[in-house]
Amino acid sequence: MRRTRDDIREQLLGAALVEFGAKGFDGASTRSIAQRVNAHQPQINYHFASKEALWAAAVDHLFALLGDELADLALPGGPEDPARLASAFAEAVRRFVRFAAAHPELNQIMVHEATEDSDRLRWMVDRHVRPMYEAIRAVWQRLRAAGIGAPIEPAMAHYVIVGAASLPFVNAPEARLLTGAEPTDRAWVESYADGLVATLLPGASGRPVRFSS
Amino acid sequence: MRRTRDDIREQLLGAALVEFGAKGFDGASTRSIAQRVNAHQPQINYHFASKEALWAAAVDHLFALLGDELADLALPGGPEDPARLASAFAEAVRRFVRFAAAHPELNQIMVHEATEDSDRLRWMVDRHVRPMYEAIRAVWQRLRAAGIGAPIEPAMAHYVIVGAASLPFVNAPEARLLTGAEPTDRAWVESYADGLVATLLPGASGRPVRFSS
DNA sequence: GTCTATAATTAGATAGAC
DNA sequence: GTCTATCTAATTATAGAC
Repeated sequence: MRRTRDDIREQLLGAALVEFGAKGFDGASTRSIAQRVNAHQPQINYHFASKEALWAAAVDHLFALLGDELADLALPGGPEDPARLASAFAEAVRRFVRFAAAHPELNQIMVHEATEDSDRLRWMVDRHVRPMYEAIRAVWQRLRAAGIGAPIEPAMAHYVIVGAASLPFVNAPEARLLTGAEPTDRAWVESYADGLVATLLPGASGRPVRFSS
Repeated sequence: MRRTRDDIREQLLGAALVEFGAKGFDGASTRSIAQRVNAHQPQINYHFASKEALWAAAVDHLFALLGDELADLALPGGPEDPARLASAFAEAVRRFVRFAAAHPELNQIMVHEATEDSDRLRWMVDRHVRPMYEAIRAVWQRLRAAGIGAPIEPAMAHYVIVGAASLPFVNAPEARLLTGAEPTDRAWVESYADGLVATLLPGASGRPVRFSS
């Protein structure tokens, strides 16, 4: 039952995601990562050059998964019709929420790294985060102009959206204690996504919003 | 120029906030914390029982500061009149955003700890987070009933509010790289708070919101 | 009270047997 | 390719001099 080269690489990567997400780069130990898949610690340095290279591979893997999830929406150059742009954006937010619930490690790693400036942070921002930020900014600009988006500056919308969309999953262990519910349950995730979309896009049709004063 | 007992305790505490916020509990070292205020590492074990006790003292200190900031609002048992409740809530959100910008360490520590279940997390949730969660839920319930709050479930509002309100400050090093702006600048903070409040309370008067479709 | 010295653990990385 | 053994460095905590 010997594992192939690709098998063990993949297993180590999966274990690394979980450990880095839960404990951060410093808190995670290569020993724990290896033990998680019944491997020995030196195998990490064999299959990956270093702890840092393993971390980078894990981040690349997660962002590739997210990219796959959002690929067919092609938002930045998307539909001119504001209503159609809004529904495409709503769909993107829903998928982002679902992804954050299914793969909390991505946002966990982001939030762990970004509390302090470092080479790792700069690498991650330049390679992965900036494209997402610019895409959100561009789309939000058009949604605002169309009177559909909530009154948030385009340069700030990224943080409202990402912060709100990811926190209950980034901090799922806390959310379980606090709410008594399981935030990764399908119904919980969909309800959360519905609320977020309706809040971000009060001017969108489809989901009527009534305001009494 | 010998420091008094209280002086050095306070300085160690301040240094601990910054280190724990930036690196998390595991990533922070008691040596770095001590060096930051020109003290020696064993002084931490003298003035505090352990690294964990220092961490707990830092968390208590931060939540006390936040409590001071929000004390006079007395939201849960606040005004019956929905419009006045809304403006009190809006003020609470603004203060929370300002606090997150001025003391990012609180939300940094929360988000670092809550990625994994632990005794530290349970202690922090029971002692500090749950009262905040329950207060938000109770107020949000009334704001929803009055048609003022955005369509988010009361049990979920906490995560939308806290996630959105804190992320640009928790991840300020990233936000600097990404936006080119300084997210702790007064104008940036106020603009962010304005956007968040208007988004959360679309039914509130005072700040007219127009919807074109 | 403070500091030096050090104990006891644990980390990531490497060398070499097989 | 894999694993044992080990190296170097860094961690928290403690003991004891002053």
